[in-house]
Amino acid sequence: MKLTSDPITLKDIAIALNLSVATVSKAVRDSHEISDITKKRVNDYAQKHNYRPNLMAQMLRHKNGRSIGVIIGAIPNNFFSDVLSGMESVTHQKNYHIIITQSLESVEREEKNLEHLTWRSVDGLLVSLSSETKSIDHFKKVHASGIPIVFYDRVTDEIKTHQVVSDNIGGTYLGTMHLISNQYTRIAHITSSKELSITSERLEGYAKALKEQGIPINQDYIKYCNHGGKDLDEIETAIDELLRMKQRPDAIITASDRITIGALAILKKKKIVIPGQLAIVGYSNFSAPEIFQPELTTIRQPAYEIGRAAAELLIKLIENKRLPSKFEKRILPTELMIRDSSRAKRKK
Amino acid sequence: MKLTSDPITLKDIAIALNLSVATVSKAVRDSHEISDITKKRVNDYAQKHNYRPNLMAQMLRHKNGRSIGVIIGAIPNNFFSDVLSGMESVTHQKNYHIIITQSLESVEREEKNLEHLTWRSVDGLLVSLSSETKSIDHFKKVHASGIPIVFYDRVTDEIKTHQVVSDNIGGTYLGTMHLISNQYTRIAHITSSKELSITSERLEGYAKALKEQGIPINQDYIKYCNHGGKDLDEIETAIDELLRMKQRPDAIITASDRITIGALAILKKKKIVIPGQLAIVGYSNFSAPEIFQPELTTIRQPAYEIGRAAAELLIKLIENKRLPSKFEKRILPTELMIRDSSRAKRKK
DNA sequence: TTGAAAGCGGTACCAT
DNA sequence: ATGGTACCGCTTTCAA
Repeated sequence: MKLTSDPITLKDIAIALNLSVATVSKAVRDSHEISDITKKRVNDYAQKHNYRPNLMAQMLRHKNGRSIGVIIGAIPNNFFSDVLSGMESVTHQKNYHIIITQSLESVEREEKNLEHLTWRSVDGLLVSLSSETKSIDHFKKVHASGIPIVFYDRVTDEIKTHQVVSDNIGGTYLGTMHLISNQYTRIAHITSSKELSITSERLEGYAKALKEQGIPINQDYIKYCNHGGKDLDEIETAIDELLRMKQRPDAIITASDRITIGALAILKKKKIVIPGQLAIVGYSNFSAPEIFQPELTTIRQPAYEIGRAAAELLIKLIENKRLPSKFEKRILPTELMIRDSSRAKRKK
Repeated sequence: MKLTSDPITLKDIAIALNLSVATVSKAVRDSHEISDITKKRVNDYAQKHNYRPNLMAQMLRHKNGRSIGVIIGAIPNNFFSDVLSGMESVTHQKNYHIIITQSLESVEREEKNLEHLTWRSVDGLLVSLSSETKSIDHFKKVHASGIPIVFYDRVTDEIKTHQVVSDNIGGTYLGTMHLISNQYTRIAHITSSKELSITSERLEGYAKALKEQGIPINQDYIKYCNHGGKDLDEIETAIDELLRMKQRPDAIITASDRITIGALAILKKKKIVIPGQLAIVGYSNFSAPEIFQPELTTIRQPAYEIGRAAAELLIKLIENKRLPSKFEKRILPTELMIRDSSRAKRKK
């Protein structure tokens, strides 16, 4: 009897039962070429001694580590943490695990993370591009080397693969239409960096609504945060510029959790009355936006479901050796939740 | 020249350079027993062909996978996501990676996660107990088998190892004292499940302040959420009971992000005026509590630093074969941020 | 200074 | 139905 509780191996079982390692290996995996009686002996013994196949040995053989690399902006961000939670729920169930890395909106970290993840020989990658990312050559290289990737949230068309996004066009369209129907006409948009897919999509929804309602688009009403609002200054500058305009906007649509919360804090500091002086509609995944001051009208993305869908598609890609004939772009619906911060301007 | 970009191995290098695998292995690791000239040849070749040692093979040999298992309550929780972010920052830098599992406050999941993580043969564990956890035998077993553990946030003394916590006693003490000095005397406390270390510590700070000020402790003012406020009902029940008392409390201290936010939402729904009818001081790690309605007085935990400290201690434990002579209980300071929700009762 | 060989824990092919 | 053996990629004696 051993004192240390070192994990037991196939060899241990083989010796104990006077069998060969090969036989034991097959028995534990319930191979048809092993007699029931032997299987039972082996499995009973394995059970009793708590045998667990050594993952690393298995990985070394098959090159499948059942692990998935994730690149996200930042963990402490309502949207991303919900996405992660969704991913975790499917990987957990399918016996994969996720290795999480944060880009913190920097290309440099994104590249380092990518390198780290490939070194870990992940079986696949779930990627949301950082706001700084312009060229995606580093991803192209990895993808070309045979590692499947699914892009979510901030995606790119330059690599042919699955994508999972929320209906950014629709979300912003609805938000803009809602503001217009509440008599707001000078609607500004504070958004992330120009390069991101989400930025142009959200812009598209915004432009579409304005155009439909015959409101001209004022480029000065559109403000980009090139670092996604990583620091408040970026947002504050945008707001200052908007407030200084002669034709000051009467409403703002903010394009991410961070920007939304940052903008609210800044406007509060500046004692701007919402929605009296300025209405707000913001993308946000905060769990209880009704406790904000004022109650916030939000565009909510199905973050958890995005995480789930992305993970499911990736695992499918990993487990089917044959490439799918067609790649999906899955668009999940956004939801406009109307609250006080965009209340109708004039009582009828 | 190969077409596929399969990773290159030691053997490939050995063949190309007409050396033995053993020599190449030593050369890439800069062993003293290899001549400089050979080292240069090998490393140049390795460099050029982008050689990366196969992690799984290394793991199989050493039993050190440079991976750390984390058990947390839930990723989408401000406190935990900040903790994770801190952990990630140190593991990233030390070339470890974290495997994250969520207990979702269930013992059952906690046990499954633990099993999963040991199967992944993590080198160590960072654990915060679930609110349901009463017995910690499953952790004892794993710890006894030689896997180092560092507990953070919700800790236990039943296993002798490092602990990292915030100053829960001090935080609640300060919060309570603050309320008392603002003329509140009937102070309630809505907290997590009885078994948790954080619960008893927070209670201790609360009791200490009351006692110091000569205010008797009313057990009916203390409400436990056995599932940590996982669903709002739990919190709503607690609040209902408090509001129904003849001697209704005039202030509440809420003991976690979830409970705090839940309580605010419920009180808002019930149209209870804060702090007029009820003052609130809440544990919270939300980034901008000043945009809550009303501005919330918070007790803020150094979540990021807790994550960092826990990860650092664990890695030390992993890398030093010898057990430390003494285990640390590191207590990080909490911070009381006074805002409107606990404004002084009577103007002087 | 270099290399042959054993082994980490499994898997899979081919005999028996 | 069972077992011998080679091998996955790397490390580590031990000889040469």
